[in-house]
Amino acid sequence: MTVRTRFAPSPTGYLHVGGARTALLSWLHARKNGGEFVLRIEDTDLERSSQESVNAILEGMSWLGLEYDEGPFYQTQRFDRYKEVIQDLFDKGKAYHCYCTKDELDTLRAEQMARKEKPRYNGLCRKRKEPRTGINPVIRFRNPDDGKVVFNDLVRGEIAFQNTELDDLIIARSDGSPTYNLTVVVDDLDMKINYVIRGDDHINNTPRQINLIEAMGYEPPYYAHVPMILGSDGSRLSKRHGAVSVIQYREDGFLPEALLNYLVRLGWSHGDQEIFSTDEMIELFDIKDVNFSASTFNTEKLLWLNHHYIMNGDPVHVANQLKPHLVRLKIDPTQGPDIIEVVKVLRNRCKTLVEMANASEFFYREFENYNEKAAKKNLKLTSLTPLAALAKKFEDLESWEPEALHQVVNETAESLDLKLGKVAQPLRVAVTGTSVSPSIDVTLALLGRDKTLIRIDRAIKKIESQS
RNA sequence: GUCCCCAUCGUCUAGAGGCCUAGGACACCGCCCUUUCACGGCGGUAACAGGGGUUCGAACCCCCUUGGGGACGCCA
Repeated sequence: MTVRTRFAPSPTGYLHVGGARTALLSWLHARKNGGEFVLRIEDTDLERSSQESVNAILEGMSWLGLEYDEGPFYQTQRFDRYKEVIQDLFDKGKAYHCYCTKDELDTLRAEQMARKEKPRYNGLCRKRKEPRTGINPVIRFRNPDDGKVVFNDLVRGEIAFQNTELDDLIIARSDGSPTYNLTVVVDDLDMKINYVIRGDDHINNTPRQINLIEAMGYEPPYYAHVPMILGSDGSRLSKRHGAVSVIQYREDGFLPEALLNYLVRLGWSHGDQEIFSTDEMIELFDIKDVNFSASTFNTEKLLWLNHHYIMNGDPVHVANQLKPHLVRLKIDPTQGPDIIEVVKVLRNRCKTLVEMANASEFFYREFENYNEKAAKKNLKLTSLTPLAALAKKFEDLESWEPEALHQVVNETAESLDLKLGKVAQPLRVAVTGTSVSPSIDVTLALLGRDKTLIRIDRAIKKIESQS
């Protein structure tokens, strides 16, 4: 039978990294087994769902390359189907009207809590014969009273719940709209999802859903509950822990392959291997190898992976990913060297594309100010002689290549009897505005002769003006 | 509170009874390389939550304790 998995987010916000990881594992399981991956938007909560969120989720998935084979399906477009199932359950006596008011339920809950019991509906309306006037009833599923629900979770093994722990859950609200546990079950059945891979916060919903499925006369799918991602303080990862939106990581200069690699290694491993291409993930992944315990999100390691992919990725690809960040800084890439060449000289020293965009700025336009500390240390009277000497040699240097430039710097230091640092550093500050840059020879080679001479001149004038 | 789940360095993890003096990676700290910052190389600090069993032998199996997380909605 074809493996079919799904990702079923509710569009009440951005795609966050926890959701992205669940989606990734579900996607991997489908790809690994030559199956199909379905995207379903669970938008039955009209109040909180928005098209904006749907778009953000689609954008995030597309950026990560988690392409789906079917969907997106929208639950709001399937209300007729849910009503049909609810009616059927009702007709068969497996569901009933409940006229209890919210206030009554609140007091019931409060009483149960006070008695240190687990709050659950007491089934009062199971026996009710007559409707209560003035109240639109909800419909509740008649959960089995005894026995237990056992399922074999693909990552955790056997999990069992006593039916006495469960209560009669609401499957239709008083306005007739269906609720989560019903819609999931109906959709997974209709969409022939046979592997439900989701966060382990859903473990508690599983026995209820299995009971519903059985009441409808079907077999439950396989379940795999994957551990959640925690924030640095050990609680469920959320906004207060920092960036959690997938798109935010794109904005912050991360490569999608880095995020994907980070996410797959959270709770899953293959020996000591740290770096996985998408193809390797698909080849090596097995849902049974996913760990049981929750793991803590660690930005440092993500940064390391991002750096790895920036450093070792195809410079053309990295350059393409860098472009939007240049645009954001209003840098015009036609006003300087080829971006690909800039990537090649900067990739060792940038952990994010944002850093890289910032570091590349001086190639494309005149910097506004010198870094204060750098200028104070390197642009002083004693720097005048070496800078002037360099400018003179650069003017009629035949080859504007790293080797020749390197030689000029060395010779200048030698002839003036200065340490290399006394020559190279002032030069670096003069052309880049800072004391940090790639090797001075490749920097100059990329920058070009004209900009180099103009900037040395500018530095000399600055030194003269302050003395 | 009740139920469910979980438990190896600070973090991600390897480990499926003897291969463990517990391995790797991130981070951190040294040293080397170096005209800056990086990259790279070498080295270091650092963990089986506690207690009982089972066994010739336990990080690994069982039980209890403790700790953490999740669920308990006319949210999903």
